[in-house]
Amino acid sequence: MTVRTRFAPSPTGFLHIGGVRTALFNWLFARQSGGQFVLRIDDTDQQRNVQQALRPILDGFQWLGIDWDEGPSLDGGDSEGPCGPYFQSQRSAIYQAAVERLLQAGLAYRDFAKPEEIQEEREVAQREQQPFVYSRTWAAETEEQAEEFRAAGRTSVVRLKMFREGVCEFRDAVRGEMQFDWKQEQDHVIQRADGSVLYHLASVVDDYEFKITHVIRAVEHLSNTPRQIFIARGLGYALPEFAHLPYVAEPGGSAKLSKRKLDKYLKNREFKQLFEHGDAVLQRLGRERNPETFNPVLVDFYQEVGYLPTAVLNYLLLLGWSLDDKTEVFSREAMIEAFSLARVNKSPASFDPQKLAAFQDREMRGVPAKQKVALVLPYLQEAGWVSRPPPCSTADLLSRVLAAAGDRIKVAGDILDYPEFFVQDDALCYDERAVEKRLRKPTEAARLLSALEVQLAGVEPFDAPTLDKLLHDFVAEQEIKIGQIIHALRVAVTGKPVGLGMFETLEILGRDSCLVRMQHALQLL
RNA sequence: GGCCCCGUCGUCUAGCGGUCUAGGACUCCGGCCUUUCACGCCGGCAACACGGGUUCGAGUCCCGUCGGGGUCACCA
Repeated sequence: MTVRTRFAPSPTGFLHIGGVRTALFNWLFARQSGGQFVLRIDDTDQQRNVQQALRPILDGFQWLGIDWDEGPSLDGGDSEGPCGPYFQSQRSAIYQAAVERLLQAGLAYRDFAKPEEIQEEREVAQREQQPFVYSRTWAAETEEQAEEFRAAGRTSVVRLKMFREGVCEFRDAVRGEMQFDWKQEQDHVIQRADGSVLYHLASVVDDYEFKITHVIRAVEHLSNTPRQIFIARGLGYALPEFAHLPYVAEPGGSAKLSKRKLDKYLKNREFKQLFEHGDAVLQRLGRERNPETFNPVLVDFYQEVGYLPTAVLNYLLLLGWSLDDKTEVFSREAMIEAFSLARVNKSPASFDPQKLAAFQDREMRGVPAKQKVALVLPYLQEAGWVSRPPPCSTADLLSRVLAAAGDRIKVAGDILDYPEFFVQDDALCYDERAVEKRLRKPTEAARLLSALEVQLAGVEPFDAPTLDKLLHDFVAEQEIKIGQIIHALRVAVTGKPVGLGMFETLEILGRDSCLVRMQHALQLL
């Protein structure tokens, strides 16, 4: 039997980081055993814009390299695969048949209660501190009864006729043997009066129809499992294996990570740093921040500011799973090879922005120079610092800047921290505080800069080693400390107090730019 | 509140009765390197929630307490 797993996003427009982790585990498990990973769209409750709401989710998966064998097409349109359609909204006939069978088997009944009647019973139970058990007062046992209710103007939903004694036992690949009392289960509604069907029914039917062998999902579904087993058994289905993953917890806390609590997380120092780093990239781009999606709880965030998908994946992999006591770097292939459900943790893991950053750092260091150029280019273009298509000089300039930058570029968008290499000399911005501190305040700065300028004009070749030597000779000659000239020089040619290595910077800018900029800086004084 | 789950450094984790005076990683704190920044290098702080058992021996097994969380829809 070939392994088949699934991820069933509901088209909300958001791809939650916890959801990605669930999808990742499903994907890994399928890939590892040469099975299939299916994407099914849970849109039983959605009405409009499914395609549009699906787009960011599919985009996210594509960006991360989590590919699906069956499911909607890349643009969120019609589904592809032998078990389709993969949109639940298009599968009503199949669900209807399942509901009929449950009804016929006496495992479900038509209930003609009004919502407020149910509500009342529920409140009574609550007041008496008892679990709510529906009286089945309005349950139609026969067609005659149903007619009576209908004649009285009532409409019906279909409810499961749950067992009221005994236990439901099943094995969970992460948690071991599970037991739930049937009597805790309510007579869940599986079909509404309008004929639309509810999640649990659809989910169980589809898992069967899609031949899903392993249901790997968030632990929130653990307590839903008995009712799903009830449905599956009632329909004569063989049960899939279950694996309930712990949820991803909020930074520094133990509650479930939620995209709606951004304001709260922003009070966490590390999380705030993560957010502001991304925000800085956006500001440099001049791009409007979409408050709905620009949120580190959603993958859009990482894609937008230039994280590496492999870093995000590797970090997520280790959130609730580990191979051993030391291995933590996994390539895509290595994670597929190493993953196992048995080593998934039972307890929730909290989202740690700093650890994510560490993975991103490490991953970024491993990116080959050429690829890094490609990573960074779109940001420069969007900022308007490089034209489209890029002039042929760009690749060379970029690889030199990138080489000099080393690991200062943490995410692709960080390239925007170095406008000095991309703007025209006369368009360079000077940091006012830096000018004050390094040029105006030290009385000798202007004199030293002028003297150095003369030497720079004549030095050959204009490259980092030569400039390094020149500057050190200059320092000896002037009997100053190197700090007295180098900071002033940096501000003069880059406009900023911090930057890449001084000599590499000079070399990349080239003699002409350096001299023009020094001139300009001297005029500021 | 009912039911269920979880509980090792701040965080992610290793640990499946003795090799644990508890290991690794991130963070943090010192120091080195250094023209800034970012790296790098060296060193350091830091945990078995608590209480009872079982056992020659418990982080590891059992029970209880406490703590945290999930779930209780005509949402998914």
